[in-house]
Order: sequence, then structure tokens, then C-alpha cells
Amino acid sequence: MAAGSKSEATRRRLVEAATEQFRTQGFERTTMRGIAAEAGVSVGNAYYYFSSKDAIVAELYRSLQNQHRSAALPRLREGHNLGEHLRVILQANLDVLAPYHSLGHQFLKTAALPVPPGTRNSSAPADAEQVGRGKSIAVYRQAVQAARPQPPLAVRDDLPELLWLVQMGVTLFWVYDSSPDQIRSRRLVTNTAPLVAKLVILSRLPVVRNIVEDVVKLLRGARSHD
Amino acid sequence: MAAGSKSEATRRRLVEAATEQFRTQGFERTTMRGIAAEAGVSVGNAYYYFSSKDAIVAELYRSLQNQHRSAALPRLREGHNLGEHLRVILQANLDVLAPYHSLGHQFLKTAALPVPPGTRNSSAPADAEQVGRGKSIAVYRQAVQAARPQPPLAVRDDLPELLWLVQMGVTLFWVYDSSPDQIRSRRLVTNTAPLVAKLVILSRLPVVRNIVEDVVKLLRGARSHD
DNA sequence: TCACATTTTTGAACACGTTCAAAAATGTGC
DNA sequence: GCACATTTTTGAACGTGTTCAAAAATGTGA
Repeated sequence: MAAGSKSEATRRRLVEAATEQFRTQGFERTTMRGIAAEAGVSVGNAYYYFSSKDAIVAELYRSLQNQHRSAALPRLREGHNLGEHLRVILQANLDVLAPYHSLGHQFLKTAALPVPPGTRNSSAPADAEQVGRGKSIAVYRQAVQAARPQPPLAVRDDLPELLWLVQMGVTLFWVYDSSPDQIRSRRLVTNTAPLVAKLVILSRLPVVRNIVEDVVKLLRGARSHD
Repeated sequence: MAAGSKSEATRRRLVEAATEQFRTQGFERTTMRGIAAEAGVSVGNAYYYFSSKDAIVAELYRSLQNQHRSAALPRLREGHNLGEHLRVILQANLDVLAPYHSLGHQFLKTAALPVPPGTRNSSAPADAEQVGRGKSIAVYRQAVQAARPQPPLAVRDDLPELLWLVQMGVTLFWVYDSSPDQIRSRRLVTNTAPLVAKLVILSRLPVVRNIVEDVVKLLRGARSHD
């Protein structure tokens, strides 16, 4: 297949039109009719490509996640310590998201929050889960692996997921950060990264280690079924 | 004013009809028309009492928050330790929420998540912020104050807000807990409560204390503007 | 080029959240 | 009881997300 490049073009025009209007007018005030008109197609045709308005937001969010991955991975140099890696990844995340701060709330509601299992969901993309969770965790797996010194064995396996949780927390903070240019979120990142790294190192000490093990056990237990 | 008890009755019928339908059919499948019909009034009249469908969910959530407060406060006996208090409060939270697990996702989207500041929001209640955040923190203030032994001075002031954050985390977990009767959430509570309490005690030790101070500083810095 | 399947596009229709002008009910001062 | 303000209620209308049957465009094998 020459991969219907005509079809792909239409799809791209839709995403671009939607993104533009989402950013300038916000999510609520953009209409599917407006998006379709701007893209030069009919409303029904927009629904041929996207099963819902939310699905377009999800697509945008996913593409930002991919951009983040592409930006962050090459900066993980072998030998840097975990704190630097964490800082680099979290900063890249804010860099990528920055132009879309006005959509943050929407990202949260439609893409970042998982859809509860039993929901007859007309709109949500079939696979869904959380948009891009797996890929994001993979970035942290790489960050942990390339870090020198290596994090203690006791936590190494769970660290990627824990760091991803930290990223979720920072992103949540960013969404509701009303400071100019989300300065406070940047500060949060520069402060959080070394702190988490310190905590990881300290997890070698018996006292801290016991706590960390408890936390890890707790999270593992919470994740496992029944 | 004899406080228009007729008016209040209508309002209550609306909430009851809505709650019933939300629970049996879910949020999406209940319609304002259906709610109004069940309550024996016109659609427009429903909007006289509630500015939006979301506002009804918010009202329900708020009332659950109040129930939680009423259930938890009397159980905070002077002299119990912090872990027990935390466990009691978190369990009461799950107890109150349990019948509405199917609405959890909706609670999150419309009530628990704050509405971003600059949003022209037709629907969200004027005050909003986060529904019931202040009152919830007050419960933890009481829990800290009544706890014996008293938590270290270094963290005492920030503890209520931190514990509230823990509650938010647990609630988030509960919303997406697909285990039967949300058993995993109950387990999470019984495990988390003593762990957090232990952490608080350990915050007396220099190593842990430094970290805790860093975290507290970080959160304070993140909260303060500019 | 022709028949036929598949993909893409259309525009009208539907359902539902929300708004609103006007009517009805209720309250208030006399 | 009467005029008038206020609160409550109505039902029709509007805008928007979504669906759908049918048309148009494109691809495919001969």
C-alpha cells in the first residue's frame, strides 16, 4: 500500500486544525463543526478519522508523549547520575507540554486518567489504558540503567515505575500551576530531582531501606490482584 | 424565612432522583430530562436549582465529604497514636464512598480535580476550588492534635496537608480499583496508615529528618506564589 | 475499459446539555 | 382582598457531539 497518503493528509489537517483551535479558543469553545470546516471536510468525515472530540485530544497528548520520549532519550548519557537523568527527563516533559498549558486540564481528564474498566465507552480509544504509560516508563528504565552509580538493587526494579509516578505528580502540579510561564513547576523539578536521587542513595541505610522496602511492598501488593 | 421548605423539597427530590440514576445507569446514561421527570419537574426547573449536570455530581460528592467528616471526627480519641487515627479516617473515607464506586471517575473529573483559574466556566460552582479540601484538612488537623505521642514539631504544621495528600492518593487508587469490593484499597489503607506513622516518628532521626525537611520545604516553595 | 469491492465523504437527523422569555405560584405591605 | 415584587416552574428553542444511510471517490482484477 502506498498508504493512502491522501487519507493521511486529511487526518493531519484535522489534527492541525483541532490543535490550533484548542490552543487559541480552548477545548470547550472549539466545535467539531469548526474543526471540520477549518480542515475543509464535513463533520461526518471528521468522525471517520476520530471517534470523538476527546479522541483528538488523546491523539495530541500521545504525540506530545512521543516528542518527550524523543527529546529525553538521547540526553541520557551513560555515567551521569540518577538525579541528573531525572532532571533532564522532567524538564523535557515540561518543555514539550509548555505550549499546551491551556489544555492541561483536558489532558488530565481525557488522556492521563485511565478509563475505568467496566465503562461502555463510545468515545475512548479501544486500547486506551493510560495514554503512553508504558513508553514513559521505558524512558525511566533506560535512565536507571544508564545511571552511575547504579541505584541499589533493592529498589532498582521498581524505580522506573516510581519515577514515572513522580513525573505524574509533577505533571499534575504543572496543570494547575498558575505562575507565569509555570515557573513554579520548573522550580519543583530542579528541587525534586536531586531530592529523589538522594533518597534513592539513602535507601542503602538500614532505616531508610526498611521504609523504602515497605513502600515498595505496599505498591506491589496494591498492584497485584485479589 | 420559613426557608421555603417546598423549594428545598424539590431540590432534594432532584438530588435523590439524580443519585439514584447515576448509581444505576452511570453518569453518561442519565439525562437531565430523566432526572427532572423522575423528580416530577421540568428540565428548566432542574436548572433553576443546579447550574449543570456536573453541579449535581459535585453536590453529591460534597455531601459524601460531609458524611465522612461526621463519621471520622468522633472516632478520633485523645491518646490514640497517629497511625490509628490515619487508619480510622481513611477507612471512614472508603466506607462512605463505597456505594458510589461507579461514580468514582466522575467525582475525580468534576469534583476532586480543581478547575483551572482562567476558565470561563459556565458550569462549575462559583467558589469551587476543590470540593471540600479545606474541611478535609481540618479533620487531619484534629487527628494530629489529638494524637499521642505528638508528632515532631518539625513536621507538625505541615502534617495535616501531607496526610490529606495521602488521602487523595488513596482515593485515586480506589477510583481505579477493580478488585471485588475494592478489597485492594482496604488493604492499601491498613498498610499505609502504620507506615506513614512510622515515617513520621522516624522524622526525628537526622537522616530522615533532613529529607522530610527538604520535602516540606519543596512543597512549601511549590505552593508559594512567584 | 468495465464491473465490483473498498475506502472516503457527505449532509441530514438525533439526543442531550443548556438557555430563556414568559407564565404560574408564592410572598409582602396595605 | 388587592396591587405588586419575588420566587418558582414551564416548555420551547438552540448549540453541539454523535450517528447513519447513502453517495462519491478510489482501488482491483479481468
